[in-house]
Amino acid sequence: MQAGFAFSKLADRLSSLTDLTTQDLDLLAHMPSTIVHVGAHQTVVRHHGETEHCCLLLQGYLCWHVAAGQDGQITSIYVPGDVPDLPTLYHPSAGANLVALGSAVIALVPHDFFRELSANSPAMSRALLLMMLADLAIQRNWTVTLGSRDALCRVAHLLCEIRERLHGVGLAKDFSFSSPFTQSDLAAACGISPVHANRTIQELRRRNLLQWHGKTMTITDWPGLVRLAGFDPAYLHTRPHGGGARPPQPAAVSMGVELA
Amino acid sequence: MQAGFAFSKLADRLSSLTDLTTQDLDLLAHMPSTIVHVGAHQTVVRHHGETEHCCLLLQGYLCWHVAAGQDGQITSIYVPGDVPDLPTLYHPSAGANLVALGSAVIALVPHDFFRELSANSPAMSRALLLMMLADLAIQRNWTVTLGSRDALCRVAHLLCEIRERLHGVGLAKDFSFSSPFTQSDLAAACGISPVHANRTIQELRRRNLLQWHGKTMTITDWPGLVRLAGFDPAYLHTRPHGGGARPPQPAAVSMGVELA
DNA sequence: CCGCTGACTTAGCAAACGTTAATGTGACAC
DNA sequence: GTGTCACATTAACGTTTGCTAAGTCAGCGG
Repeated sequence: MQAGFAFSKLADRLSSLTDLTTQDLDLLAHMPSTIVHVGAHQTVVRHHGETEHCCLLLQGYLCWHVAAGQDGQITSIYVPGDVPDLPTLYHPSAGANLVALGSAVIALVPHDFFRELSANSPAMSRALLLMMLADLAIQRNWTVTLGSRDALCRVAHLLCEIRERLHGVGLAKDFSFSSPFTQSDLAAACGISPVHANRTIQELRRRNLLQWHGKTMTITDWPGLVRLAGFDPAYLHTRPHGGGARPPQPAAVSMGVELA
Repeated sequence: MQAGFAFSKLADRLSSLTDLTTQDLDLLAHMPSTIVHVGAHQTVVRHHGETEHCCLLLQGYLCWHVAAGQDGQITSIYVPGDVPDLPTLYHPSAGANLVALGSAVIALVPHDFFRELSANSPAMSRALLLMMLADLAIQRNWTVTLGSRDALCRVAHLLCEIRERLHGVGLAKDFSFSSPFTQSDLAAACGISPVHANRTIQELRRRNLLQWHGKTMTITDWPGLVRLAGFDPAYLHTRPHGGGARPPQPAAVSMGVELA
């Protein structure tokens, strides 16, 4: 975990949402952060107790987990570059636990850094807002999925979303990516029972849509999975900007239509 | 629809989220708006085509409606004082249609007004942000409901939420409120079939939890409905501040911890 | 080598829910 | 009145999914 790693993860993610000048991105260079390694199913942030930090996810997956129903419900899943608890800057209570899916690495960043960041740069302020709005759009989409699709489509759609979001930050280059989830995790995210999640995954395998060995998942028929899921990546709000592996743009001068 | 009505609906809603000075609220007095009456199930904003206005809901209900599954899916419901498409200020595509549930009255407010508002008042900027974050929190809660509760609890929970949000803006004083929804509307919001929605509502009536005659719903056993639904209003982010009918606070000096 | 543990797998049964279709009911126009 | 329309209601039947329980398998520490 070399120095500056946390900085670049966030820079990539914010750049995927809106145009940022190198001047804006340089503001991230001074980001104070504490690196923390988290074990599988370990809770990072409890919904009680306020904190003075946000969690920037560097590696692995995090999720919001609510104790409800039989096995609880996962309401959101996050990939590297995301800051799941950004809203705690403005409103203290999260209403859920932030839990690691598989082992993960996070950077704790003081609230004050983000406050100063958005005070000093309208563009960065806008980018942070867009990150929260992307979260809202994703959450809306989960509502559609849970409300109107059956188990097979739900799981397929979730996997499409994860692959696409990973791709947006330069991971999952081909259709293979780290998948430390348990079947029960998938079940909790899709609102089905663990047993039925098992049936569903087997059906996806039977249709030759994916392979899942150990902690690596490979989507072997992306168009097929997309079709089955009815997946349309537009809601993710990532710009057409292509592969996520591109270096932060050179010295592109943004026209700076800043808002708030 | 007397003059200033639109202004006061928005002022009440924003005041329910955070402390605002009369100076801040006065900025709303100049709000330009076009009043529009909308018929039942009429579409207000299509997810294509960008607009230069936001919709402030003055009377009735609006919802985001996505064409998915058999009868589509409703992803959010809005009550008077809400501005459902506030995010279009920052991101053009809505990804769904904004549809009226029953007849409604809205005020079209130019984007530029909100832009100037948040530029001129950090407190108002924060209030608008909090309104979007409240939306996010509600959306998370819908995810929990759709993912982990059965039909009876889903409908009960939705009704609890609507009553509580109405109460927060001074409507539904006792437990009686306008309910122009069709059973199919409720079904589309709860992710169940219209037929099953009917069965569910009858069960709620049978348990003496509510009455629903014509376009008026009366919750006859609020504690019972809350218990059945597992409803905890904390996620709504409305302050303990009591009834919504209170006049805008006198000249309270906010400590102004403004952020962005 | 053994036992333990967590995760995955499989089967059988029951409950919740969807689908279809027919019927009922009230508002409204003519 | 009578037709029409949208909505509510009811019934019968089929499917999806949840639940329980048992069995398998790989890793891991003794």
